Amino acid sequence: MAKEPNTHLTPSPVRDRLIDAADRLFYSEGVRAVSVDRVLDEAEAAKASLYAHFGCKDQLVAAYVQRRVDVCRARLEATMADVPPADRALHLFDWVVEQTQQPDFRGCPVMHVVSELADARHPARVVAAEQRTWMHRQLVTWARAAGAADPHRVAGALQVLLDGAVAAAEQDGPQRAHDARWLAEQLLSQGGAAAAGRPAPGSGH
Amino acid sequence: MAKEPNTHLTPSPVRDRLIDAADRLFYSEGVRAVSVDRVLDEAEAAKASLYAHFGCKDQLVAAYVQRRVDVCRARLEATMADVPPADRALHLFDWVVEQTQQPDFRGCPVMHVVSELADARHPARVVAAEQRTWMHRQLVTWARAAGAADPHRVAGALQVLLDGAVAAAEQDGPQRAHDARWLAEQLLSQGGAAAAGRPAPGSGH
DNA sequence: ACCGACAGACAGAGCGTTCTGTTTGTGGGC
DNA sequence: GCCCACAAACAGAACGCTCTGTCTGTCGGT
Repeated sequence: MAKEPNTHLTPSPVRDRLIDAADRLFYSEGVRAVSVDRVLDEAEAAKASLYAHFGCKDQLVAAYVQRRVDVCRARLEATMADVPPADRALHLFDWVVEQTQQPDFRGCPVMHVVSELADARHPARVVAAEQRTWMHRQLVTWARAAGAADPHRVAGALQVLLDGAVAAAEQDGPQRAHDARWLAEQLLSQGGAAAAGRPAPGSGH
Repeated sequence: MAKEPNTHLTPSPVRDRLIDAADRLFYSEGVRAVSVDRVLDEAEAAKASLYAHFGCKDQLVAAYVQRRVDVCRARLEATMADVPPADRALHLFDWVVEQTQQPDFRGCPVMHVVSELADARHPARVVAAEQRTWMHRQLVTWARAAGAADPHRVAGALQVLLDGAVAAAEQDGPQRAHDARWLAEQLLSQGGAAAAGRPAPGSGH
């Protein structure tokens, strides 16, 4: 038989199928544009299964965002593992460039969900807000490790660059992500020194 | 979709009322979340009037985006009138800071529409694409006037900063717009000089 | 009389959700 | 092995509601 021990603790395969299908459809067409019937069709699952596992569509959307967030963090951790802490802030933008070059890149799923769901109390938006907080903490840490004079200000600027890189690359192509990386490099090479009104040491010529 | 709107007649007040109502509701709740019935209720107009003027909801959405674009350009021209060309790129971010501080600021309506409507051929997205092209041309012009060594690259970076400022300020507050302005100031004060002598990432794109 | 706006009923489709059954696989007594 | 209970996924009808878009008829101003 070679059957895996499917105890009552491990998630059922149908749940994964549903999230997989939801991920594909929601990301490529939007969460409001895709009906539960289409998700069921794509997942080859029964309606009762969806409602048994998620309760309602909103929770399915939240699960979709949660999985995107989890995958994003895992990939980030993987790509940062061999990078010295001081270089991680800049390396983030190398990673973003890479992401925007994927053929199925269509912008930031979290941002799209925020745009589509105006109510900030929606379960999917709660997940999105947590992800944003997490990312900002990462940026502060990396900015400090890179020697930024004012890590919080630099992290704020990096956040702007990150959001802008993904949003602009969605419209104009991966070149915008390169532009963002280039500017991030300038920002980090000076340690954000220009903020205090003093020119970066040794920058004169 | 794609019906012919009423063109050869003088604009009726009911048309303005409809766009006004659509503007308020679409911007604050999203175009897919608001039904035509709610627009009619808000506008105190009849359904027949809406379909006589716009043909279908998609065209109403396009008209909403078009009006946002027109107002945006008019305000930009007004605020730039007294600013020397060399200072306009940076002044853009002063203006963005101001916009993000408005109590009803809720992000970029054009970006929201792009997020909500996955089909790039949607009439509203055509308007959005035109606006994006126009804005990029402005950025190139202003970057050149500011003395940028590579106006196209600097304009690309400014585009990223602009998109990022609005998107990040929507989530985190106007501080992100300040962060963007600060970084834009650094970028422009150096004329994008840091690019010289350094192999630009992705320059072969 | 005509034109534009009005109010509102209407059709047809689609939506999220609940419900009723049926099928399938698993595992424990006998 | 065999039977039965049980859980879970299956198929799909049905419900109540909302959606876009059409259509009918009325009213007021020119």
